[in-house]
Amino acid sequence: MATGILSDLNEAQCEAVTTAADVVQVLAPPGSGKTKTLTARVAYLLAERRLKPWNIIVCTFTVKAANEMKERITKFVGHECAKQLKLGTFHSVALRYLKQYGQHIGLGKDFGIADSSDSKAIVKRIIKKNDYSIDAGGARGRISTQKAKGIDNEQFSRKAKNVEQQEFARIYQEYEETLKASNLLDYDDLLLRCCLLLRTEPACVSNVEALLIDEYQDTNNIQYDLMGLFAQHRNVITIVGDPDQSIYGFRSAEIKNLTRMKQQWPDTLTINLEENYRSSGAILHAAQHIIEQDESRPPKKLQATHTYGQRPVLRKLPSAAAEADWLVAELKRIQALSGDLLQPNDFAVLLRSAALSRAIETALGREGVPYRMIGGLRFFDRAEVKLLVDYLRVVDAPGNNEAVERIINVPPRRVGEGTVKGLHEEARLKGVSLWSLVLDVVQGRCKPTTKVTPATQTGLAKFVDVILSAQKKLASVAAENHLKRKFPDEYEARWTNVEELLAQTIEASDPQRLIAMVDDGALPSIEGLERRTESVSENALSLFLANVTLATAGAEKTEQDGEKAQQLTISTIHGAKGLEWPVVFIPACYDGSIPHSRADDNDEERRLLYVGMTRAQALLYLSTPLRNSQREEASMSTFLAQPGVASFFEEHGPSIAAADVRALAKTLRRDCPSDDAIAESKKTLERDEDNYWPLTGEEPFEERAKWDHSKSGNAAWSFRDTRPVAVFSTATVTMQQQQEYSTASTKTKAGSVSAKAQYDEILEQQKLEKVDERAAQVRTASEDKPKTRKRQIEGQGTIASFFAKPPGRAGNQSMTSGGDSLPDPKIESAMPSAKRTKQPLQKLRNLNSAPSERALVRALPLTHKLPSAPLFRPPPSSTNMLTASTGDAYMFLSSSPPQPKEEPAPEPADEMSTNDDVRAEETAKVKVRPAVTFHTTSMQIAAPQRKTLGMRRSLQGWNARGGKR
DNA sequence: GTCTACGGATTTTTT
DNA sequence: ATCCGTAGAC
Repeated sequence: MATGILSDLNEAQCEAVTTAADVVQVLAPPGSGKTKTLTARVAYLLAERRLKPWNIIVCTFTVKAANEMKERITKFVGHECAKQLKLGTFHSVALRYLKQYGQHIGLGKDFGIADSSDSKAIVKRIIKKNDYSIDAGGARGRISTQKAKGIDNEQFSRKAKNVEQQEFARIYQEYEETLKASNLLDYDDLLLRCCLLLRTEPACVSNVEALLIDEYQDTNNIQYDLMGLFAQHRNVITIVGDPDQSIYGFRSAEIKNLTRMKQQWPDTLTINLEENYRSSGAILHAAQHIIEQDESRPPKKLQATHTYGQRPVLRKLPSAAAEADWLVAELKRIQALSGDLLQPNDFAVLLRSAALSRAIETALGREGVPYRMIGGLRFFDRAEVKLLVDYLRVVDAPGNNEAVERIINVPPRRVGEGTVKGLHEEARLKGVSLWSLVLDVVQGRCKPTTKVTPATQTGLAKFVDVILSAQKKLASVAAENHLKRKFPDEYEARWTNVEELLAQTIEASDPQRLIAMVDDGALPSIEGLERRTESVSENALSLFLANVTLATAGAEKTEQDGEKAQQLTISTIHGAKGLEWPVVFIPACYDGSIPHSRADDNDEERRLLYVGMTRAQALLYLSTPLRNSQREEASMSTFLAQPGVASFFEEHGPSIAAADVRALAKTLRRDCPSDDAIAESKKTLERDEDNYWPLTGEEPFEERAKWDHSKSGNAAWSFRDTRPVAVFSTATVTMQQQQEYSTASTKTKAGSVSAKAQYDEILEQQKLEKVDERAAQVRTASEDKPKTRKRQIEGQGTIASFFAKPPGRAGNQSMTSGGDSLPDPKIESAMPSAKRTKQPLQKLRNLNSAPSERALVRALPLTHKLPSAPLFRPPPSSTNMLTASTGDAYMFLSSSPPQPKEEPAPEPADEMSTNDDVRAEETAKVKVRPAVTFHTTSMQIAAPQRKTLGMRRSLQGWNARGGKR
């Protein structure tokens, strides 16, 4: 029943799914249903072509994408079938082959994987030891680049010309030697060795009937080779990609691989998807305009399917802190004006670099907006988890020098840097591992040339002791004690993570579970080809660790009852690829940030901005502070400062009327809240227009007045930066951490039953129905491209109609909130600057959708020290907490509580000051539960649930929100 | 003197 | 989370 698979697809998508062509390129711009098409094709190949799942390889680029792909395919064909697919990132698929067939290229089965911190540590040590002058990070990057090009250290050193290159060649060589000595493969090696394996032993992939690749534009040369090798027997390949979204050039991605593929397989069928199902016309127009600044880019069609909607916003703010304040204010304003149609889950803040999140996090923390950070820190990078994993690694394979080095002094054992470096060097010279040298020293078999003080000696002995006993017990008691001491405040939270990991480890050592795991990853046996048979119990830990290293899925916070907690997402733009949100903010759009000052390809930076912009469904905000975080002058990103760009944007956030909410609801395919509900939530707002900050990017009047009086420019700045930022930084960091520790817990119940039924149905129908897919017309859409370089995007109609739309927008500012380039002094003086200067602390609170009774109760026993604890009011007794009747109502404590207002748009002066007073009073009364506590609570709640981590999580975590349709 | 521990500022993007 | 500078312990 092709209908089940095809029912939801447009013509081009259908063709891509059903085509009989062997090699297919699907070029799919943002929001055109790329993933949907690819998953449907997989389902189609299974159902219609009767391919066996275990003979299909699906490669994605990120873990996240792999998870999502798997989830979606599962919906089509059921869990049983989906799990047999060879689906994963290039790296994880390569790993499977190496684990299984590595012996054919002389690879032992007990190799470990060097993650980026391992690699970095190795390079750094080499540089330090030899006193080289090359920057460690740069050298590591270069090694990776060379490897991605397939140039090994010998080839490189042969053609190394100048001194600098020779120096690098030696680093490269020594790096390789170190990896070998520790029996480690780095990320690039996984791919390289897999290529080698498949070349020397093509039989490994003789079963492969089809290969599908997502985000193809991100493949590098090695991955390209791997593609050919995976598919070498049948040459059935489907790739999906978009050159405009190529943002991994820094990792040696080659857009050229698209044309290269066409050359290698001349019969390649190219299908262009052209309809965008995600964004409003206005957003598409703007994004398209930006991407078309790249003259070298071939023009492309992109058709909007939604209404024109609200034009995106391009805003200037005086500073990063002001930008963050404005952003949060807009978030709250939009949420309220939409009658809570939009919830925190619907908002995302996308950043060029993770470091830019500081100011945003501070503001969110202050205003009590819950958030999660993705792309920045990953679960297995968190200190406590990493520590444990390193212990386990050492227990598992003490030859891993990097891991030994990291934990040897982790509960401080008076074994410092100097000693470790000395011992390591000594071990290297002797040709033994660091661990065995230490072992010899401790057990008196060898006297080190490195100076070891008595204290250090005992420290080493303790360490050896721990590992030896742990090797027997496979548990890490020392780590627990250390955590207790080092993080007394967050001990509980951290330990819960550790427990989770341990539980997972134990689970992993459970034979049944393990068999399932090995089974999952196992490749089908091929006649006449030897593959490693795993002694299950033997490999429990190492298998687990290999999976851990590659599994970097982010955790999604989950509420007690299984519903997703409402939280805003902060992500890097890179981390946001493939995702979408109703409302997207992209702050810090200034030169130096985007395009980044260290980037060497501005076109890629532009594409990055394009990717960010096209994540938005309904509302898009770009903004820039006029001063960056170092308070240097910053100017608008060149991409946005080009002539003509401004006409695609508003200068301030949209006024949202009831009609707009309805349009919004339609775009998002949601039910529209009633007018009453909208009116009600609107009352919570202090101001319903984006008119506090001047459009010019200057400080609001009130703030400027302050500077004028406080003379020196410096004092003026410190004024702004000391209060909320300094006061809150500790608190918000804690909050952030707490959030990061929250663990995703519930495993997807994704009705494997019904999905299975669905699969069966597909098979059933397929017998009944005789579909002749040959009839599907083969149409190369690429042929009909227009030759003009004009804008192709046609939102609702043409460019002309677009320009006709809101009259006079381009030139003159005559919008709702009128000429507020300079704020009306009357308004501003009534405007509470007090809002931020007075009682800032009361504002730190967690508004995470009104905590349930249970949540609060559970929060109580916890004893986390709050950095600013004394300043908080005692916990609530009878709460005035705006305990919004509507369970998930969002609270705006910084604005006035609902109160009767006659006018929808209140005349400022009087009413404002009244509100102000009331609010201040209210604020003082409101009993506040600090953010920290609740987040911890959610963590505690999460813990007892089913433990799901590592492998398991890696396969199905990240139920990427935004049910991209 | 040497080495370790701790506090304070700063950070491109990722397998 | 990483890098650097300083204070304190051997």
